[in-house]
Amino acid sequence: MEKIRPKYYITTAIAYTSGKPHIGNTYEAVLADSIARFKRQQGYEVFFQTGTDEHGQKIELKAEEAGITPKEFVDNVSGEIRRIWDLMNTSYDKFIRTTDDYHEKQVQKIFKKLYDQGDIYKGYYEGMYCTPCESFFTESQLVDGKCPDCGRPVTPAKEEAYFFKMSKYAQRLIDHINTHPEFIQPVSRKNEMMNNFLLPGLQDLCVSRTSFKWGVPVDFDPRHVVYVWLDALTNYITGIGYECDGESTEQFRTMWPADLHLIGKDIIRFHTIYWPIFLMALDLPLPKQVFGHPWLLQGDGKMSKSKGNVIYADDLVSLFGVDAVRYFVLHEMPFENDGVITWELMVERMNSDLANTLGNLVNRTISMSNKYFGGVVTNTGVQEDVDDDLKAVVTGTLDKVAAKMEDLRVADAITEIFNLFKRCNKYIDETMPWALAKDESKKDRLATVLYNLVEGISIGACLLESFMPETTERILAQLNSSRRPYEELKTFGLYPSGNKVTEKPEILFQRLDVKEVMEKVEVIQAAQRAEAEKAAGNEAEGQNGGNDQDGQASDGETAEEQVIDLEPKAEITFEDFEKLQFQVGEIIACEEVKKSKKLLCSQVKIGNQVKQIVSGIKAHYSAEEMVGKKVMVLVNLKPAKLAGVLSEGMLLCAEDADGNLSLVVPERKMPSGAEIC
RNA sequence: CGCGGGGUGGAGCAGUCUGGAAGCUCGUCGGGCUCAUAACCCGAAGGCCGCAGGUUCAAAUCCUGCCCCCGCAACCA
Repeated sequence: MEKIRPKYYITTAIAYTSGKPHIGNTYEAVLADSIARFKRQQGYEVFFQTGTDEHGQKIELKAEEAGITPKEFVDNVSGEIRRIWDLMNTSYDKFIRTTDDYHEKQVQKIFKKLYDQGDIYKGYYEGMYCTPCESFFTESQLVDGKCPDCGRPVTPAKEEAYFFKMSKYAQRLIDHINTHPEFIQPVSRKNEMMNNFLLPGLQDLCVSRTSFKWGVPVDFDPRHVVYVWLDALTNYITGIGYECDGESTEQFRTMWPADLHLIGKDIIRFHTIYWPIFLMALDLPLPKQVFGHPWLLQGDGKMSKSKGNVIYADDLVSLFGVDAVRYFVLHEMPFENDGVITWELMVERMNSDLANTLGNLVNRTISMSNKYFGGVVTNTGVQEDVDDDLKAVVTGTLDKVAAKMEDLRVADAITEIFNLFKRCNKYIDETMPWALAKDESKKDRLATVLYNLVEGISIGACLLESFMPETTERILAQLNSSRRPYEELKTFGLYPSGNKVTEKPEILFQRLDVKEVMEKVEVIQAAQRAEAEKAAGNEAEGQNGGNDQDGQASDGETAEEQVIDLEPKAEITFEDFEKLQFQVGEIIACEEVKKSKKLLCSQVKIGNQVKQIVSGIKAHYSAEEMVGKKVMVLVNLKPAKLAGVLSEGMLLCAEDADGNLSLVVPERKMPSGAEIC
């Protein structure tokens, strides 16, 4: 007599394997996990898919830099991502990789099918081509008929490519979005998509590339590889057994369409426009909902490995434990706006919510049970009016949580559960068990009070399961309680009377001292910096490591004058040195480079010639104060363009640990053009 | 004018779509309590809701202009 359980298919975006995911990427997996777990708890047959997106030019390049094959590269990174997902205790049912053979095969078939039915056609990518920049531009992008980047002449050029007829399905998609207001979440994103892309008219999408190899080859035209998005998006159907030209699996037939695609807000366009249109072309139903979640950003300035301030899940877990990290990312994320994470905020949440409110509640309850009744919890039924509100809060929480989850407001759902725990703490103050304990005649009342607490905590613990599964286990174990079916979480009094709680309550969350934590963070960051420097040393022969500067000096602890030690570079010969031509240059004019935040463009007189040199020093020198300075110039550096402006040399600067710059100038008066040797 | 997000008591945020007494968590201060992880409970202080105009009986909320911050892109020769 098994009732048929409704199905629920949820996916995350598959993570791009260009590098180790930071906490912001990890957040998405945890968020999806909490929703998947909650749906399971509600009785749904859940399928939760995540995975990695492994093709593309960027990966090809990264692999080349690392001196390994693209496959070796992605095997490595994909494994790392999976390890972190596992570390975070995400309960995915399937981890797909776009390099999986069944996936690649289906992508090829899908491409062929769409081509055969005329949705994909061969055409030309046409435009004005700037050879040095290797870029196409449209007529409207050109500046005075020349390359907007370097100002050199461009030539008309054509490149063969496949295109998808987006326009054919655009109206259907517009209708679908209008008749399904829940399709794009949060709703504010819906207008963005409509106004920016759909209503102005959809361009046909170029769905193949010939400029690199690392992708799924178009089987009937192997010079082309399938555009990464067509490849990546289809994972949602290939992962559950879609078969393009035959019988799809049973699983596909029951699970598709997906109930929820959980993605970052940056890729909403791909999921709410291109993906639905691909599906229409394949004659498949559209996913029910796409939720573009906000980002989790770091509070202390821009993330940068060379600064050592990138926050990774495994570092967080080693300091706080898995559930504390899950709690933080789930609870601190606003619904629409970006959230912030810093080590300090993490400690604060850990202490106030987890240690104080929850951990301490469990601890004091168990302690009292042991102290007054040897750990035996009995419902003697001596009720008082104060109990009613406690029970109402406890039994009412499930529906509140469910309502929040229905709207994907996970943070608010967690807040509801913690309100339950707060109510329990208040109940202790209202009933004052320690006072009851002094009066032998109140013993039965005392027993009931403790019973109510244990029961309330049990229910609260069960509600936490989707968000902090380990914590649920630990609390229930200490209370000698067990998981309950979903519906029973609305019923007060199911904790078995006469049960015995643990004798020694274990600390669930240890309060942490911010200073101590920050000391450990220092160590983590130092290791990260060292690694970044090592990596930088490997890839670029002459570059030094810590060159990431931006004005934000986060730690103000630089009272002492610091010295700076650099990783020593390889020894060079005098001949090597002689290759460098340094001269004194006089800056005769200087202006800011428009379109850039950091660049100044100087005309530098060196002897009788004038060179144009662009430097990233706007934050430290104004254009006016540059004029007239005599500076040290590396003259024979190969010219390059920066933000589209040609630069024919380099002004030499000294840089301190905070990225402050100082131009190097001759100590005595020297004529323009004087050699520095 | 490259794209996008944001400026609300000390910190982090909600409220802005659908104008109508400025709210939550943390911190601070005062009090209570002592079962507990210096935890818990109660109370208080603290905000011209970035600036300037406009619409309105009424603006954090709608309109216009400006300033500042952040992310992406570009790029730091």
